Amino acid sequence: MTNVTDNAPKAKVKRPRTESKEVRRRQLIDATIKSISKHGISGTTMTTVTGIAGLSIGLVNFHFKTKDILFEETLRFLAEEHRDQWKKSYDKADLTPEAKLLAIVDAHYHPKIFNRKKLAVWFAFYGEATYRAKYRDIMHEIDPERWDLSKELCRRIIADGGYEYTDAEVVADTLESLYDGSWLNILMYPGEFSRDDAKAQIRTYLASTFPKHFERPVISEG
Amino acid sequence: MTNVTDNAPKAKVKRPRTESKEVRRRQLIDATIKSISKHGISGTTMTTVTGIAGLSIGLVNFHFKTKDILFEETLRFLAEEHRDQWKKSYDKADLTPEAKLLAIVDAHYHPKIFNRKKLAVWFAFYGEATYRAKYRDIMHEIDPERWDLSKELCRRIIADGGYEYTDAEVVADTLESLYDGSWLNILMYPGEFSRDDAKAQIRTYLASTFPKHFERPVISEG
Amino acid sequence: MTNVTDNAPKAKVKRPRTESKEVRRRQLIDATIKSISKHGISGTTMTTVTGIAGLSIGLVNFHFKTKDILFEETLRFLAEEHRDQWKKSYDKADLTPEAKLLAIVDAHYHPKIFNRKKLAVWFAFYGEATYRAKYRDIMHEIDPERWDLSKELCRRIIADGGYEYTDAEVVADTLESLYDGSWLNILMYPGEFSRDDAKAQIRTYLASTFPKHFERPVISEG
Amino acid sequence: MTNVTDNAPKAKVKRPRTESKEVRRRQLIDATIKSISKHGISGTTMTTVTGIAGLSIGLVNFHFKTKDILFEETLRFLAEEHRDQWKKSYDKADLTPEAKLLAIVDAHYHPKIFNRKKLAVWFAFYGEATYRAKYRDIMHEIDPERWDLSKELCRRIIADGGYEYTDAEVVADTLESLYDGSWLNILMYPGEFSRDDAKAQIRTYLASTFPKHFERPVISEG
DNA sequence: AATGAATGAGACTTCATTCAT
DNA sequence: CATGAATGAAGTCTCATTCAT
Repeated sequence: MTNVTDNAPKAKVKRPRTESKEVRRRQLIDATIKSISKHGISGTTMTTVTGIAGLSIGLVNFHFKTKDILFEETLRFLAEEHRDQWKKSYDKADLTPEAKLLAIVDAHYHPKIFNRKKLAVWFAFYGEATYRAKYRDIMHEIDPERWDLSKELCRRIIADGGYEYTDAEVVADTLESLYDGSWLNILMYPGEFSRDDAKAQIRTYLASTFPKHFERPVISEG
Repeated sequence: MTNVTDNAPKAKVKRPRTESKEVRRRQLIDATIKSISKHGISGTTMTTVTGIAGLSIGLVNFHFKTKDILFEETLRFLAEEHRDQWKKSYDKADLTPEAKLLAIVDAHYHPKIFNRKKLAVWFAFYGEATYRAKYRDIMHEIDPERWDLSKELCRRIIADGGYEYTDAEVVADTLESLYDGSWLNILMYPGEFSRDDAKAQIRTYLASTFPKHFERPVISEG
Repeated sequence: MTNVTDNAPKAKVKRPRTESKEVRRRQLIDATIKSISKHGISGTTMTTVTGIAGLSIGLVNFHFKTKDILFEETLRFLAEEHRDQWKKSYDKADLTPEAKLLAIVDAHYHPKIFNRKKLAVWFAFYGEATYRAKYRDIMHEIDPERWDLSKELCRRIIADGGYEYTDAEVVADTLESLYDGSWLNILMYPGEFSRDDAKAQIRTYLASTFPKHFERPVISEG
Repeated sequence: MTNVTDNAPKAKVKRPRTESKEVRRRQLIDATIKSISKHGISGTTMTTVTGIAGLSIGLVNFHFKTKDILFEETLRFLAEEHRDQWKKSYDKADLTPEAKLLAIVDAHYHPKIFNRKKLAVWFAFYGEATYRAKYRDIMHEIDPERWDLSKELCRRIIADGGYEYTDAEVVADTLESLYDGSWLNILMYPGEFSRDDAKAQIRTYLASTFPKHFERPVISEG
């Protein structure tokens, strides 16, 4: 009789267990994001992470072999989330290059990507010399195309609008700088600089660069 | 005659000692910058710093009470260096607002300020949640005026050029974003993005925003 | 039958763990007592304590958050042990006030309480300015009644014996002084002053103060 | 001329310098007493001592070779001060043994000896295992006779009064215990137990032990 | 005599990782 | 799968002592 009872759960449990593997990993990555955003990388320990996740310390070693791997997987998660976001926006956008470009731009400011908690994590990794190489590797692996795609879209817009003195590469690079710079400003001066300010900033830049394709936004009085 | 000066022993003995105190502090701050740029904040220990400085561990606690204070003083040093740089450029510049603005812009890319070693330190502090508040405090204390000054210069350029649809605050904010974003790109992609690329980026932006005041730079083939 | 009991695994597994936690704490407190009695408070380090306990250094911080807390818990342990001792003696004693008082007196000289190792710890805490306040707090918390009880017993003995010129408070205070003073003498002059000398001292004092209630002890030739 | 000026002070200074040697030593010992009474032995560092004395760290190494020697000399100073005190009182007292004994007793409670600052230092040394041996050595060297003298005086009082059941050694030992015990109570419970309480305690003890020689003190209502 | 910057051993504490249960 | 006690390396900081001035 005991055998019957013992076997029943095992059979049942098997699926949930494998499923829970992903759930647990995700739970720990979420906790890592929360911890890094709150305590920084230096202040994030296995204890802060497992404390937030409500799990035991031993478990993190089971799902991620080491702390370094946990951090790496966290970075990878964010990178994948970002890529999924811009790809989805890109696919849904109209077929014009300007619509496609704007889809990529706006994906950077989607609330799922662009919130203080996650920005804090991105910049934590940027700031740590040891993680910068890892960051580049992961980006290269997960999202090698976004930058090239932006450049290509700019090229087509330039051709279409006859902006003869405008260099597609410079515009694409400037957009990248603006993403990161505005992210940083949001992170550093939360009350003073908002998501909408950032979006207006980019649109204003696009309007003055490609006046035939983008409209100058109306600046609300701060 | 030199003997006469040498015979004032008090002045001689006293100077070297106080001087050496400042020399030591500076030596330790330099070592801290080197260490953070190489190992990150997490990887920077009293041992890495004193190792680089060629001094004993105990000395840090003698000149700076704690590691936190050493870090704070390092940040303060960089902030002061930056402020001194743009102020000097600003004073030397022509009187036109566009010359003054360009002086401020270019100070951000001066080799003394804008090199991988120091950028690494700036972003290390940006990245650590615990230091962000400290960063704001120090900036507020040391360099409270630069941003406002930029805004004011933009305002005068706008008035002068009749750029009626252009908002001075947006331009000033965009410049800030571009500084930080281009800094980050230099830091992350050293071979691919150079100081000159960054300066061209900013100049291109200014030229398309204030076409009557700034010239579009000639982009060299990368 | 034992098997039946053994088959309740939860009870078995759970107990040992929590139990082991208490066992470890006690083990570390014992080692602290040994270390303080041998090396003093200044000479007691996490290394001496864990060395004596045969445990790793990190474990102290696991069971007691800091060294200060370890010391505080050690003091608390001694205070509780002393209280338990005199309460047990007091309860077992005859109902007469003189028997009760003698029970309290003798509890001070019980081998479990009154041995060089533990005396050394008491005096270590007395001697450190930083611990004196902590000592008072702990005593107030754990053993607030002994002194008052002694005073009350003296009062009843005085009333019973008609010792009209004798002040209960002075006697109780004198007893306290004699406990501590004799403790100190034992500690300082181990070969010359023994537990029996101390007990004889107190009994002689009681006999000359309350001659109708206490007998003068026979002094053996030292 | 410079020679004259230079030589004048030297000749003059010579005496003051040797004198100042003792002054400096005393200054440092006083500072040590203050520091130990305030911070305990663990909390007393060369810095706290020289800070209180208003002297430089290097100086303590000049006058006392090491910290241990400074502490030893501090203990020796207190022991000598105590001896000088009771000897002076003893010499000035009447010739009767009871007057002589009371002189020794009261010397223990002289304000110069018996104040919280100095008590704290005595007990600091009692408490530290490492200093107990040193304490015994110093006492043996400086003050070997007080205890024997007390015993002899008790013997003469006993003979004189015919206190046939009273043992001189027990009384002398009890007095020692009472000194130390009352000292400790003053140290631990400053507001509740005073110098006068301690003196009354001892006199009450002497009155009940030697009723023909000592008068019972009048206890004031606390 | 006197100063105080410099040294470095050693203290406390933290924390990633392991492993018995 | 999961727990959490245990380990010990490594970090920060303190402080007695030295020594050039």
